[in-house]
Amino acid sequence: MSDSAKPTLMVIDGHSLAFRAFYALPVDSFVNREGQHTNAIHGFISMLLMLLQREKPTHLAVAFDISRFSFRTREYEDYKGTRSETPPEFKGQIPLLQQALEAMGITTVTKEDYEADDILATFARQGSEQGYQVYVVSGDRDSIQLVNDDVTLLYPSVRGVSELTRYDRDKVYERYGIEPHQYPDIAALVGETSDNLIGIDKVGEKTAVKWVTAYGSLDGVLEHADEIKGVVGNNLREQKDRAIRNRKLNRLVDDVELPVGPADVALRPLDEQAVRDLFAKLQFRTLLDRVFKVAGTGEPAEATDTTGSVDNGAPTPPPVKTVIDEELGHWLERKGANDAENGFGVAVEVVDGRLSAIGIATHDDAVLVPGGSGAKDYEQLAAWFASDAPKHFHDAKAAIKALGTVGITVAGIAGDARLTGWLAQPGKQGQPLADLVYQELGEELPTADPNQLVPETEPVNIGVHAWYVLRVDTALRARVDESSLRVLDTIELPLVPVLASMETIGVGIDRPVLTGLSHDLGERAAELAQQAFAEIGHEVNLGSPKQLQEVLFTELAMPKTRKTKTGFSTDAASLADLQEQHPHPFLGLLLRHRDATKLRQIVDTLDAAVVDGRIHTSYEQTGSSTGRISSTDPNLQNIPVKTAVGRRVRSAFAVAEPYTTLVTADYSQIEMRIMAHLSGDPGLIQAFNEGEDLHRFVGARVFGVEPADVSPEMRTKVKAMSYGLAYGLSPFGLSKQLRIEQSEARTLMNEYFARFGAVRDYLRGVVEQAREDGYTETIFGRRRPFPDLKSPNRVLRENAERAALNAPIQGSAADIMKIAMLGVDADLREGSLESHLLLQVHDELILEVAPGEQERVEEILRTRMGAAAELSVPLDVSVGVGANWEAAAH
DNA sequence: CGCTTAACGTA
DNA sequence: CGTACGTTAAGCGT
Repeated sequence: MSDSAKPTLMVIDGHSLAFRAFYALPVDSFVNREGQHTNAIHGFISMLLMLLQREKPTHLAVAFDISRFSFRTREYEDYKGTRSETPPEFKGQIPLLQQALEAMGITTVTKEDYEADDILATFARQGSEQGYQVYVVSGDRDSIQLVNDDVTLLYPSVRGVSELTRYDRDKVYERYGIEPHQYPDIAALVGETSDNLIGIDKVGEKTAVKWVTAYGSLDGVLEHADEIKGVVGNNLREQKDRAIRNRKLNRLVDDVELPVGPADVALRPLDEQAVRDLFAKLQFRTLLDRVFKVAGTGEPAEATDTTGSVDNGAPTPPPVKTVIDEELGHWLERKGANDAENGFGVAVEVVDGRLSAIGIATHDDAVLVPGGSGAKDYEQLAAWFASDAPKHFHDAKAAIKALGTVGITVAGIAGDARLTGWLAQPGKQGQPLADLVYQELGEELPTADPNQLVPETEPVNIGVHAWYVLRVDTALRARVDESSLRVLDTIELPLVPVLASMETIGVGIDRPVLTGLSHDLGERAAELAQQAFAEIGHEVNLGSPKQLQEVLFTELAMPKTRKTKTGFSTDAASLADLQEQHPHPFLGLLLRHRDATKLRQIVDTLDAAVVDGRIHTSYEQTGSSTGRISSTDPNLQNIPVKTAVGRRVRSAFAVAEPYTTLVTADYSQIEMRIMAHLSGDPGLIQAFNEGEDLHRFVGARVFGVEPADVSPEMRTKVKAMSYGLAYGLSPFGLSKQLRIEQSEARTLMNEYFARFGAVRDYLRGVVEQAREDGYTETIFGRRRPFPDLKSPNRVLRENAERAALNAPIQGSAADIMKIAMLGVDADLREGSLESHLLLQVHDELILEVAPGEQERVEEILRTRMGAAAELSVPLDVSVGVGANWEAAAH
């Protein structure tokens, strides 16, 4: 390449890139001990190092805006007027970033009354004229106009700052179908929302490109405006002033008078002490090493290796050897003695549902075992997977299932980075490996993404991933607190194979039941729709809240309901309210139609998910912040149960040959029992120990009557309150739910707390403790952080308070159920029973029972579920048996 | 086609 | 102004 002799000038839009970094990285993970947020700084520097590495600039400058105001805001006062307030966490990061750049010997440039983009434009022109190869790095689309044969734009992709799209002339043409200098003409016609520049109505990118291509430029388009037909032509003639204004504003100024030019910004040696001091203050450990390695000498770093992986100061992945079974045996033997303590990283590659390769790594070595296209010899591999050799995964459940397809069973699950990451930060659910690598190691996980800066990368070797998995899980385990680690090792990791097996087995489905139900519901819905249309005299899409609002509030002039973002609510509660205030047959029909269509939708979704007569849901072990498991594809944890028709859906979940029955086992009132235990309230404990109907017992106390005299109304009220308590229910909420006066709700709550004072004390204490500690903890030590308890924002704070109140209760219940599942599964296996777990619905287990095993299974369930935790109240388990889920209910 | 919103199913 | 989830259709912008 002839360009290789040219010096390379890189100019970066500091503000826009820092802002991208801010949104790409978790705010809460980057806070130094002074409480200063640092995620934007970290992300920016990380990206900068990557750019230094990959593009090897000889000259580098970073431009910043001085303020929101520039000559453009004087020209048009609403310029960028749609920009919302800078997030408070972002504030203060820019000055620190500038200090960091200064310490690193990198020139920062600002200019009063101009934007950073104008500085970039000026540098680009000067650089181009003075014989530099120029890279412009900016998140502002207007920079596209700067591209020419000497100037390339690197534009952050939507996926984050680590991936940059390289716009040269060809790429601009490929993307927009125009020359770079024509871009502002397009933008002027279309408008730019982020700058609050409104374009011509009904003109999008396609139309604008067509016009500009036809007439050469915006001026050309305007000259020929009369020739353009249709509504858009009219719009153009009427609104051409907008386009003219936009064009004036989006023209970048390329002759700003600056104190420095390209020649003045050659890379300089960094100020080692200043970097150390500042990075210490920012608490950037891993970045420090990378900075010294990449920028330390002031020289561009060495050439990268041919695999496309990047040496950015981080450890380089070991070369990966491809081995077949026998060689693998030797390799494992060699590693076994040395690395049993540190463990192995394992990654599996699945293509089109088939196992295509397995990567295994130690901290300094890695191998790849090709997946079999035919029958392969997996002897050594299978023996190793079945052994106790400690293995670390990222998503072990997926690996176990994939390996299971070729007959390999997995033991020695010593870690799962996805789970470790979740226990460390339960609010971040199921983080991808790349995110964890970036977050914990400050490195980029090499991927084969075609949008990568280096285009023609080889597919990334799965052995490399295994190496990252081991490193990242090791780092995570070292960082996470002991309490969470114990939950991980004693509950979560052992649960992985149990869930894998439940998913693989799936639950049997009686399809004719579903088909019949779908048919009935379809007919019912159609009838109801017709009747509803007759009431209002025309057809309407009953599934469209927007169209319903038109009917209800305009045509039928009903009183307005609760506000939503887009208008007024038409949900079931609102419709019920309307029915009272303003009765109309349409309302009832609409509600019944909703019920029918909703149910049909559920039935059809289930039907579509049936494979060979069974549904295999996926359990998301990291799917909640409290410790619960969630279910997806399809969600089997929200199958209807409350209505009679709904329960017919449950009857489709049926036992299949050769099994004889389904058995369900559920905890009764587990959350209330946990509350009794945690609060130590004598009244509540007594209620459970006497084995009486809880709500009757509580109702008697609250209303001051004999248990026998508690009326159904009283019981309903007390029941609603008991359940609501654990959610942070307010008198307002209670009054709304029970449709009673707020004053009555208040009295009810006061009476309740007067009788069960320890409950109130406990709930208050939980929040207080969480505010002090920064987190809540379940009975088994599962933690959940609550930074918002200290937020000055009332809404945020009160939301956090309610969630904190609930977390130990819901979380402890989740722990107990998981422990019970482990016990049940272990007993079934140990007793060599054929019966197996199928489903878990938070406080309920559903199993499929093999012939002759009924009694033993029931015994195991009662024992293991009842003994999952030692509380100050008994854990009551009820068991039901039947041919299907509905029949097995109790 | 992808994203957001309203609505609604479960514990 | 009750916690924790997942899925759907509509509506909108691309």
